Amino acid sequence: MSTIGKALSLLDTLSRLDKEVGLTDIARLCSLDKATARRFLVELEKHGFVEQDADSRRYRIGSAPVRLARIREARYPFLRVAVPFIKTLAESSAETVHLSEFSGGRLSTIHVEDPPRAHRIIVDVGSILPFHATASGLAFLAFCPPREIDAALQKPLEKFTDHTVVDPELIRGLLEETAARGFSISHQGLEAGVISAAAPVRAPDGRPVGCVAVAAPLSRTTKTAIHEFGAQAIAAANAISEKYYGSERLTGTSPKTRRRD
Amino acid sequence: MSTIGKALSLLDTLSRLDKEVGLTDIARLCSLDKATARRFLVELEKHGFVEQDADSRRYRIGSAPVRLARIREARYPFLRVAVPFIKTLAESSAETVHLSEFSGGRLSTIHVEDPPRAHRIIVDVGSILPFHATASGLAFLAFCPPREIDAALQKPLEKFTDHTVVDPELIRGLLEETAARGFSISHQGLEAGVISAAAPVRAPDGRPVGCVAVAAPLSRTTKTAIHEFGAQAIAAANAISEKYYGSERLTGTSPKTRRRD
DNA sequence: AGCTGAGGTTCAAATAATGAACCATAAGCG
DNA sequence: CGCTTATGGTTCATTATTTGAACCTCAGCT
Repeated sequence: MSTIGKALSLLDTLSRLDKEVGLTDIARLCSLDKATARRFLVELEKHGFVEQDADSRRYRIGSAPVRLARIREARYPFLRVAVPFIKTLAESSAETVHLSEFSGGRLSTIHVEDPPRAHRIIVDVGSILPFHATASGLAFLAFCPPREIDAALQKPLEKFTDHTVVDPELIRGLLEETAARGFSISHQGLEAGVISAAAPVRAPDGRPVGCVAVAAPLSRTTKTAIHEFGAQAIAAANAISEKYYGSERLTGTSPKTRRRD
Repeated sequence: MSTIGKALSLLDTLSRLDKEVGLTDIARLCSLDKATARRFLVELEKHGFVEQDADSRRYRIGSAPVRLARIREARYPFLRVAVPFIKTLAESSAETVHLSEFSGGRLSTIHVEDPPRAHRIIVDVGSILPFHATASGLAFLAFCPPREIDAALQKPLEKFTDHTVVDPELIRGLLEETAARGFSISHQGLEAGVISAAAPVRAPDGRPVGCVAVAAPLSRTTKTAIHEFGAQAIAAANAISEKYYGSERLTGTSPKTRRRD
């Protein structure tokens, strides 16, 4: 792997910890030599991507990404475009609606709207959504090129609940269903007692960039209701995509869909 | 320079352009070979730091920084902490108040509060504040270690208006004044007709991390008023620092102020 | 004192980055 | 149409950077 890749992986690892860590720890977590980790950290620090606490000497994410994110968001205000649709859906469905974005090989939650009622599903912003065990993950994968599906299913698949599907062939079945009807359903895949439906937000080239998902308590959710949520998620996802990518057509399969292969 | 540094500089360069650019352009702007620039871009793209438009093949900032920024902000919500103080100051001073943050070697505007009156100074979020020509820049530099002041003053100093001070020795004088009274004044340094006062927000180790600045039309601002703004900026900056860094002491010069030297 | 584990540094050896030259494609033009 | 000149993208021998075992230093602990 390139040096740049390793340094960015270190940054990624650092970002996934919930506390600041010391040099030795971060080196171990990244399987890097201490000296190497240190050089990376120094270099990343020079550019503001990490910060070292002056007292504890531990490292944390720096402020450079904040600046970059502001610029990116100023030009591509994905959240600002998407949030109103998520809000509307949370109101009309009266369930928790969350939006995820694919970044750095993972699908992570970038916004959550809680419905105006007490008994609801809690989803945290920033949480990572496993591809095989969440509605969002399935919805995302189902619209990916086959090669990426294969790659995702070759990795070890964690069994989060008794209901988590971990057999790659069964998952392929779910993905086909999802592709056919346009939305996915996760029946207690990540947490017991929770059912979700999700639809992908797709870029003009057809590639998914994230997902809209409705999560509801299993106890009060009928089969009809979850299908209705799925249909609403598709509508919201398409609306976001259309608004975000402007007048560019969502042309199913455009001549320039793929870059190389 | 290390490979990582070069790649991050490329990212920085890309972030400073107001439009997407092609491979040849970005290579030229970074003084890199085309092949090298391409490898960097591919590597950065793998990790979501840049994106390539599928049609135009041009590159732009990706979504990874957005994710990192969310994490950083979730743990260190600098803006959320600072904004209320900026708002209060904008109301009490009845002038535009802006907050800047040091990142990647530059001071950039991260928040602006407009006062509730028609005739006011406009400052854009995201704008870069030159060290020698703005109140924020001077306030920041004045509390930096001497080595960084030297470094900043060795670079070419652009003359933005007839009043911009570009003589390094005169600037050193301004910095001493600033350090002595705790806030800086910029008299039409960046734009004609504008006077500003700024104070640094400092980390517990004493290093400035950003600045609070009040910007007013020169025409209605007396010497007394600008000094009053300066004093209020100091108060706001210190309040932000105290709230952001928690109970840690702002100990003037702690034993561990510097990392090496 | 002596031990342990932290952060941080060194320098010969190993490896990855480099860039001139290359190809492919598209647009402009006589 | 063929030529020119852009663009994005790729190759591979050369070269410079990265690497990591061993090292140092400091703080806390026995």
